[in-house]
Amino acid sequence: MGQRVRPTRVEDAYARLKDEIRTNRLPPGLQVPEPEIAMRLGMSRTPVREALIRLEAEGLIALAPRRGVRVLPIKADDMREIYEILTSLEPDAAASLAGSKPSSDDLAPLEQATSAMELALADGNLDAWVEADDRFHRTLLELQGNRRLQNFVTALYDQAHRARIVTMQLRETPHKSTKEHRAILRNLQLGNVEETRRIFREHRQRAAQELLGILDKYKFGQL
Amino acid sequence: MGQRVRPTRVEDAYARLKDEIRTNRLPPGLQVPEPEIAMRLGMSRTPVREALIRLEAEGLIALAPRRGVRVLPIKADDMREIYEILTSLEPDAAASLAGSKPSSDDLAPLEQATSAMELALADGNLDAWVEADDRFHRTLLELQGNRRLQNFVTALYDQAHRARIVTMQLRETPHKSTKEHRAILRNLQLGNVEETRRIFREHRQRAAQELLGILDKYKFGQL
DNA sequence: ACCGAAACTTATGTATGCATTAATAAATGC
DNA sequence: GCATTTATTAATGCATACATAAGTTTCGGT
Repeated sequence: MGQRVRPTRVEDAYARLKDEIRTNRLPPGLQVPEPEIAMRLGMSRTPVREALIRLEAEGLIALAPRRGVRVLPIKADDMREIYEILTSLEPDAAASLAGSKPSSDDLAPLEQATSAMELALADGNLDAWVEADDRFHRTLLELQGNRRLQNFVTALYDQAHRARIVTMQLRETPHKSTKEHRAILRNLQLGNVEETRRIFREHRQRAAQELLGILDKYKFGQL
Repeated sequence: MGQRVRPTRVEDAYARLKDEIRTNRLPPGLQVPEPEIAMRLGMSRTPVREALIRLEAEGLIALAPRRGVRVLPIKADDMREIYEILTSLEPDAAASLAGSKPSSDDLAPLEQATSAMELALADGNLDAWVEADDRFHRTLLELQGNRRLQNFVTALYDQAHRARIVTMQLRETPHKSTKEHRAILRNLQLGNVEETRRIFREHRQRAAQELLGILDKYKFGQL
């Protein structure tokens, strides 16, 4: 089955850099020359470059000629853009999934993710909560089936991830979000198209407002 | 102003290849090894490779290890995905633009594109019509302002472009589409948010049905 | 003729080299 | 001491080289 091919250096570089960026280990705004990255990853510039091009296409870095790779800062405006798109896409995706009358088995991974969110919330484990939340959204897209949609929205999640980490500690515990997830799941099970769309839309709008509120309040204007 | 920098070979390769793909001069399904492309473009493999990575990220080609670059075939399912997303995104984008109460000056380029469509239709010039239609949609996104949205939707247009060219000759003259554009423009001018969204959604849904109908009918299953 | 194995060819992944040119540091004039 | 100009350093864009491994052909055995 899985064409088990030896992972290439490009893939390795890509995965490692992406992870380091997502988790803010490579902090927003940082500028590093290619050779330094190559050295750090223990490979030549060639595969690093190819990985960087991919990361640029995904909106995680900017390749600034002569001044190296710049890890993109987290700007409120960017988050506005991202959430505007998510508010457009996700509710429709969820509605379309609801319309396809998914079985309980199909929805099982969503059920799991939702339970994990509730559990994490009860435990006060914010990291676990974020992970489960992320998983819920990604799984939903997988189930919906539109690959392009999935890839794009996933890229947006990745872009927003860093901001979410930073703001997570500054916001109130996400009771409401968790309940909304449960409500979305319930409506998916019932195949309730319009209600699913409505709740999801609300969910996203609220999330956006909350995130942006914090970014503005704490002046994360450019970091 | 425009930091007129000498265009790099990567950019050149990217632009040329993209154009050749968009216009079906590099036909869907074609497989070419990298060295051949490099030779044809008169440069080494390095810049070609970087361009290819970008094109892959945009969903125009697939890099199949050992068997070269494959120009992606035009599949009905892909078009379904693309139009599903466009149906989600564009109406909201248009609505958002309407809500921003754009001035007549702002909308001038849309007015031009619409007129060009009407003119092209009267002249029976389908190529010009497609060009103007494309311009309308791209301009609308520019005016709306969300860069990520713009880039993504633009990539989708590019992916769909080839199928549109092929099917253009097989469909009836696009009177209805042209009128819808005029109607959208009118509602944008009036700042009528909901009506703009509604018409645009209808516009996209109809366009999708038409395209898919032709693809199915003429069995463009995989080409 | 047909199947399989060995030899050969070619594409890819990656490293390395190098000219160009931007960024930075040093040096000069005011 | 400050603003320029010149020298130095270093990053990038690209070409080239090469080992590896996938395809392809040739060849031999049946």
